[in-house]
Amino acid sequence: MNIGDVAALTGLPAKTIRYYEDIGLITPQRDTNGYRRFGESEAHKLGFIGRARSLGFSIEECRTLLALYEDQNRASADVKRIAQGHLELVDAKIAESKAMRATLGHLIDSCAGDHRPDCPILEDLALSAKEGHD
Amino acid sequence: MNIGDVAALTGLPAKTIRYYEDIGLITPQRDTNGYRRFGESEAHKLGFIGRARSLGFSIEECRTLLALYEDQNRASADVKRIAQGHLELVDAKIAESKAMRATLGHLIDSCAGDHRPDCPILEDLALSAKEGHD
DNA sequence: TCTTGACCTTCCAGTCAGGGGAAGCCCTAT
DNA sequence: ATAGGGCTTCCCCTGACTGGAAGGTCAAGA
Repeated sequence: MNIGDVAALTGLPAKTIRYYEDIGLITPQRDTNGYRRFGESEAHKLGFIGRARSLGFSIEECRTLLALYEDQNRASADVKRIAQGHLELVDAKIAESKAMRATLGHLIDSCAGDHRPDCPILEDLALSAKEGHD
Repeated sequence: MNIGDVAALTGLPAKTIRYYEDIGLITPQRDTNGYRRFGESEAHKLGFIGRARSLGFSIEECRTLLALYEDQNRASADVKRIAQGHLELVDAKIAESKAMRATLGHLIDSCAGDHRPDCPILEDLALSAKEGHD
């Protein structure tokens, strides 16, 4: 398989796959013409990485997860710990986003959105940090 | 006010303030010794930017919001449109994060987290995309 | 056989929003 | 006079790619 085939197979852009080779996540063979040659195993790894990335794991977490995946002597506790650490991060981000969303929602509701210049959104940004919202 | 004072006042790191000058968000005066000199107006702008950033607005959105803030002939509709666009983005991110969170939560729950190698998390990453989760 | 076009290669630069740190000036207190 | 802290510019680093240029390779069609 050439890079285009494995890109189509995994849904990852060819550029991304080259990048993953660059940083040592994968090490595809090379044909005599210099083209990367991907076998089952490399394609499988790329799928693994793609799915881990889509769950929000960082590249370094993906690297660790991949190593654990290939380590027959792993302890599932190690995998679980990584996943839990990531989960906490996701939860923190959700909480932060929700707080922003709430403030934004209130501000938007309070803004007339017409041709006049008066705007509670700008007023809040301008002199905030005194009275609490909500 | 020197940069350190306005940094303490606004809570923004001095590096960030210099960066904001670099990209033209603010244009502080200079003392004869080359130090940046911040007046009321610049400090106020920095507070504005800091609060807008904390609501997740991008730098470019901050630039536009700041311009609207200083335009006495603005229409609040313009402000509202920007805020609504940003709100949609935040909502999309929350939705995506929640989906990741749900999958992660299920996977973590199903993993024993002990010394044995068997791990549903790795199994899912390895051969996912066939059976639906949940 | 030649050419066209799709595919592949490397390398360089840019994204976003700053952060780290070096080298060197300035100001104040002791 | 000297020590320290603050200020300046400058350049590189981050994560995870993405875009584009310049050029090699391959299969199909005229």
